[in-house]
Amino acid sequence: MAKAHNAEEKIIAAAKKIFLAKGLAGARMQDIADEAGINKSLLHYYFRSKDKLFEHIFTGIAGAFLPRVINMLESDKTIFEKIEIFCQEYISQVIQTPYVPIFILNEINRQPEAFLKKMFGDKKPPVDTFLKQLKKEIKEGKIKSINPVQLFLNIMGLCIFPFVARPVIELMTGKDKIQFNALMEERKIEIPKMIIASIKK
Amino acid sequence: MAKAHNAEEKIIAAAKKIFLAKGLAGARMQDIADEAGINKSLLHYYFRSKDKLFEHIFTGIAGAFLPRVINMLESDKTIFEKIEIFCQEYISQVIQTPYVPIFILNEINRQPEAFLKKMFGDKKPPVDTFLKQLKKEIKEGKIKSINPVQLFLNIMGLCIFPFVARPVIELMTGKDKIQFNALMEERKIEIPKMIIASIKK
DNA sequence: ATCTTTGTTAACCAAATGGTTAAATCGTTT
DNA sequence: AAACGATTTAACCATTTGGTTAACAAAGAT
Repeated sequence: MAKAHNAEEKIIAAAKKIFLAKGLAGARMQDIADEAGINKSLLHYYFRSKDKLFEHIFTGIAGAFLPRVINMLESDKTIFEKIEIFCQEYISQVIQTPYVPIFILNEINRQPEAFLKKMFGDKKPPVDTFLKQLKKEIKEGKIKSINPVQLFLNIMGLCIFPFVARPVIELMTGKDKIQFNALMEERKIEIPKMIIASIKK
Repeated sequence: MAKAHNAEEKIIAAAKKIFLAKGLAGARMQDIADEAGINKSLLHYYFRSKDKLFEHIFTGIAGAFLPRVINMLESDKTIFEKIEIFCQEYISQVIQTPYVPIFILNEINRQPEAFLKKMFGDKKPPVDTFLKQLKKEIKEGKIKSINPVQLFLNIMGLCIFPFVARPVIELMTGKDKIQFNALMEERKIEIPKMIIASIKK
């Protein structure tokens, strides 16, 4: 968020803003150049094409999310702790970058395979530790038998959805940005509670 | 889904398909004409511009969802029944039109005010009955005190999210369309269970 | 049969758009 | 200060794109 000074940084900041707001197809190279306050040719000087520029921006945005999540999943915390920390970390992050989720979801829908390759290379996402942990606790009777995919969908859905629906939520409830964020702060606590209650035995 | 015969129907079916797949900015009038097997000029003959055509398609898609939801909310069922029925109806619907949610969410993010106007005209969405019902049951001590907005976000998030993330879910879990739908069938039961458990006293 | 309205198409157009080129400017090295 | 590489810009280009026009065909109406 620091102000950009050299051209490349200015371009990246501008492209991020425009791509997040309008998506790949909706963004115009001229918009990005204007936003950056530089000549359109300079875009092509630093990044050869619109696709390359988008690629760069996307990688930056998507890459910022992953490491924290993965570290968390692979840590030696309990399942319950992991769920709590995940929701808190994730929502904290997204409050500061509320346009990111819909941006990512669009890319997921546009090019699912390419998306996965960009995110994880060729290896599977590193959820093995978490899955084993789940199975173990189920066997030990600590938590209910649950399909991990369903659990994953529940956590992600509860965390992400409000942000992709945010504009109407704000309009429908008459709540402004600050109040919306307060709602999300509540959710940092309530979502883990709800999830854990649903799997605890 | 019935095969279109006259030109207008063919156009609408084609436009629906292309807009759902590529969004407003990503769709090309030529794509739609090709998909419909007609000349591009005919698009402009029946619908004057791309925006008008999109508007028409969007209204059709969004409008198909609302009435069922509203009828349900305003019915004389109990809160618990309403939640159960809503999730079942909604997921059943979306299984058959899996691209609709991301399509709608994009429009929400593109033009929030216009979206609301299209959906509800100038009046507020008719959730009064449901809200009163909620307050009453809270007062009577039947359910926990809960912010209705949070409840709404929980229900919608759990129902909708899997569909907007569907492509990666299918890839990551190696599940095909059929298996994905089976997962969603499970959710018709599990989501209401979870929601109700979270508010029941 | 012919006139008229409606539906359909090919050809065309202007603006927008991603991208290129060549000249100019700036900073650094010699 | 001359030379050189890196950066920046204005002008340009080719293609794409939404949209128009005018001719043409189909189908009723008289």
